[in-house]
Amino acid sequence: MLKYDAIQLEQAARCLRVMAHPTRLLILHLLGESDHSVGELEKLLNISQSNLSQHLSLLKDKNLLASRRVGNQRYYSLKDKRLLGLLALMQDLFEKT
Amino acid sequence: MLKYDAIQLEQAARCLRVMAHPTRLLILHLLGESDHSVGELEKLLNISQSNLSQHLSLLKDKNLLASRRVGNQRYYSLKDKRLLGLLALMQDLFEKT
DNA sequence: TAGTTATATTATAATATTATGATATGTTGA
DNA sequence: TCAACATATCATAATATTATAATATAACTA
Repeated sequence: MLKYDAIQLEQAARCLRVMAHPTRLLILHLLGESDHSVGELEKLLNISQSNLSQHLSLLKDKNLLASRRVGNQRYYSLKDKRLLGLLALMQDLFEKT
Repeated sequence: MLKYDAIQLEQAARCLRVMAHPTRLLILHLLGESDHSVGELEKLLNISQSNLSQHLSLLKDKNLLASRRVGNQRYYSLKDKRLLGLLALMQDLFEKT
């Protein structure tokens, strides 16, 4: 009856929910510029290591981030650069909301 | 120190959080096709009137929707059609997440 | 191997979001 | 004015999200 698929809507909603946090948005923006290790992000964001790690794993779970180990550290990056288009459009749309 | 503005990030996050619900995403998609009254949406979505009204007012609060009264009914519409671009990009990005 | 650094996980209290049911408001038409 | 309809608001219980503190894991270095 309806041409929209409930499963897809829920999937999209879950992804959005994960993006819908100021810290996580900032993480995405920062990783849009260049990859960063957890420690680097910790300094840039000024939040606790534990909290950062949780934010990162939420983003990773939704496949928005990739990560690679480099020695002692773990570097995160955007999984799909098209996300930058989404972020830009959002900034545009939501700036004076 | 950081080139991103915390206020703007929070604003964007709040808007996203409001979009980040399957019912509200569907409302946005439906209103992207044509304006609808609350009653029409209620039938399309098959949720309670009260719940629908709350979803609508969340979207309206974030300025994503406009509404007009027509006699007995209230019609809702997308405030800014550029939102459709956002929805399309999201579908694209999040489909197999 | 022991100590140190980097990151992840777990438990939890505080807070926010959701859907429901009940009630209120506003509009139309008799 | 009254009844019926359309929509909004309110209170609330259930659930989800958040940040913190404590602990665990994993990789390097001496």
